[in-house]
Amino acid sequence: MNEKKKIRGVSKAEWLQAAMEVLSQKGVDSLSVEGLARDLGISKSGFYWHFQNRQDLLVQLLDYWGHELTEVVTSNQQLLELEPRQRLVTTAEMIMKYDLTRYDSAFRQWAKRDPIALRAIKKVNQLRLAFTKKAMSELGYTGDDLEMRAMLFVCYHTWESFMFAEIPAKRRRKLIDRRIDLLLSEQPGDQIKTG
Amino acid sequence: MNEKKKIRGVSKAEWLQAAMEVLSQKGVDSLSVEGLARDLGISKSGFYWHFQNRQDLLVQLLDYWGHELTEVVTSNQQLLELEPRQRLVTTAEMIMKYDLTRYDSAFRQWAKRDPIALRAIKKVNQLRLAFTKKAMSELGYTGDDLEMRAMLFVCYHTWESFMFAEIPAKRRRKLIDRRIDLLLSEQPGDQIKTG
DNA sequence: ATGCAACTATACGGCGGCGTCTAGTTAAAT
DNA sequence: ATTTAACTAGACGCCGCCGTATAGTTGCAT
Repeated sequence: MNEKKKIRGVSKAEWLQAAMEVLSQKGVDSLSVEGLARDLGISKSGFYWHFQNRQDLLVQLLDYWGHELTEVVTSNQQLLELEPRQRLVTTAEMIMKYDLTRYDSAFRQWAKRDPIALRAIKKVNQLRLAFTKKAMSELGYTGDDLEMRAMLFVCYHTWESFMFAEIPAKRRRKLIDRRIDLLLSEQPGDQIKTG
Repeated sequence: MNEKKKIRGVSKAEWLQAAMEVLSQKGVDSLSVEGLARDLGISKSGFYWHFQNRQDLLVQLLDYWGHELTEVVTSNQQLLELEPRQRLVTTAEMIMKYDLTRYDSAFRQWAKRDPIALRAIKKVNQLRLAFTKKAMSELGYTGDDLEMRAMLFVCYHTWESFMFAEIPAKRRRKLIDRRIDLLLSEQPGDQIKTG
């Protein structure tokens, strides 16, 4: 409540916070140390007290992203206890509600040029795919069919808000159930769905 | 007026070509006039003979993208004559074969900060969605169901190669048919599919 | 042969970001 | 009361990029 506590300086967390904001709104290349300092209304000298350099900041944000915005879902115990179908619906709702993919575009762009970012991206992809495949395999999907459905789910939900930003969240939320129904529908031919 | 007389030096087309290469590999912010000149092995002075400035170049690339890589599909007469299902399969194959989405990531990133790019993106989205919805509506899909399926198709195919670059094209190609089957399957509940 | 279109190199001024350095300030811990 | 941790301002030199300016070069058309 009372923020007189902050008599002294800008903390590391505040630099990270400001950086995340820029990252989600403008992308990596718009993220400059001096720009951040301007946003915070101070000089940049403090930055180098907290971080070795710009890259160091980015790596820390990357860690935060992989951990707080991905594992928080894929390792969420409550979520894992839900029925597979409801689990995927709830995941889709959470992604939307908490805007969990807001850094994806920036980090994936960065990964085009930086192997560190690339490794993190691959890990996140892997976590999301594994999470999705687990739910779907519990419903009986296997092999290529499982793979295809999981890729469709993960890819779509990673990019939806970036891709269709002009479509109101309300409208998009309305389509979630229908989409999961489709993604969990049986194939005409050979698929066996237990349940 | 006549621009086909490329006897000597680096033509406008070569600048555009080099720029497209950088754009698809590294993104907008890595695209510099001096960098391009270095790649071409000449000084940058010729650039300003062909283009007013860097922005001018980007806008021309944007035009090229919307026209050559999107309308070439969405307005392709041969494609439109195919059966709706085959049309979508062929579209997916073309996107993969010609890597038609290789600039998407760069331009969409750029659109975060530039209204000119944003307008172009919206138009491209619109073209792709309309194309997809047309095919799907010919199969009898309507309303929210149509919308949801088209969004899924367009979003997935826009980002697949960027998202799953580590998965070999061969493997991804194998899943196309299966995916279209799913996207064109009936819903358990209320959907009527003609044909 | 001469002019022009289509380029080319080189040089310059300005900007903005990076990372370093010096020299403070202040709250809390001892 | 002194020290220390956690900052802060401001200046510096170094880059890389932008766009402009100046002064060529060369092949084709007349």
